[in-house]
Amino acid sequence: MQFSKSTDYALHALLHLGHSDRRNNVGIKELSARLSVSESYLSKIMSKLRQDGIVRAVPGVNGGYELARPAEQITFLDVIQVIEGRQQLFECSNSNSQQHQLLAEAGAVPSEQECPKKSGCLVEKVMDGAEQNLHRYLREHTIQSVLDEAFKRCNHEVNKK
Amino acid sequence: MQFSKSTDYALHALLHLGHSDRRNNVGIKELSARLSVSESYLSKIMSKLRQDGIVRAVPGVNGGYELARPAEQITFLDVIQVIEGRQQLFECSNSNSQQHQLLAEAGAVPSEQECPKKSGCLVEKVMDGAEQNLHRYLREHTIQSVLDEAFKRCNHEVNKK
DNA sequence: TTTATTATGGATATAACAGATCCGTATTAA
DNA sequence: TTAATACGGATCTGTTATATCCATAATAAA
Repeated sequence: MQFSKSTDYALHALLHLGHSDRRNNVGIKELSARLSVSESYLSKIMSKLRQDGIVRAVPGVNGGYELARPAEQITFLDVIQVIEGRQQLFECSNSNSQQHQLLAEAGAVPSEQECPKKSGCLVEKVMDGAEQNLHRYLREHTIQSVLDEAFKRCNHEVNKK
Repeated sequence: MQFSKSTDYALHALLHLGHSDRRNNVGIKELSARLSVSESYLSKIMSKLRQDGIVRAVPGVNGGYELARPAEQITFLDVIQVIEGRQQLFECSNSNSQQHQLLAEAGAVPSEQECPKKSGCLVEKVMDGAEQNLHRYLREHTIQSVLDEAFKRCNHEVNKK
């Protein structure tokens, strides 16, 4: 289980846009050169980001891309969900099958009545917790927060000299 | 980005083993019927779990599988890492390329000196944080903790009647 | 010792997906 | 009008998840 390269490209492209937001409209040529990725492939990714309202695009001469909203309002979760999709991290393939009657027999309940196992798979419940946890973290990190971190590190380096 | 079905099967199989640990050696036949998966496919998964010391296997008549250690010592993380592998959640495909000199030019540092961007990709750093977060959570949940939860829920149900 | 049972591992098949490229079209600025 | 640029469809390739089949080894019971 891994994030795709596309997510990598998307995040780095957005960082570049966030960094050079003074002069608008960074072209696919510049972006792809910066990331060492082909223009055609990166443009697919940028299209997704545009369709989801993360960036704006302008065709034509001097066209290109810019962030559609402030960098502090673009979270890692936003980007990841656009690229990776929004399916949940884990889906029990088996929710209403015998497996989940695990407690209904074999002595789990000593009496003769069944345990109704209501409200779904407990494995899925744990995994959903993991997912919510992950999402909380990813919402706390934005394009801007990475840029800030980079500046901080850079200035620190400069000051040392 | 999603966990595979194999992880699903593995976790449910282990729950079944943990639940019926009184009589040892649950066979692949019983397991696969329980999970609605073919014997051949599930046996591959069980082999992985065995190679990693999660379960023990006995061939021959009345053979089968049992947990190799107490259910409270088998964490979700253990199982997931066996099945999904141990690659990190995110790898920057680009660590020593131009992208990471993002701050070294275009006015980020007004002076003429470069920012050395040392110690790797900041995107990766954020993602590594997410991964550690996730791992912490997955280590806190075990086969036993799910069984406990199931019993709790079941007893609660019984008491209501 | 023989036999039936059960796990193991190799080989293979298939479908889906990631990664990537090419090209024709539409849009815009100069 | 033209050149530059983004857009979207079609396609290709390699890898991986899912799954099955079969021959082999190990074990318990008869």
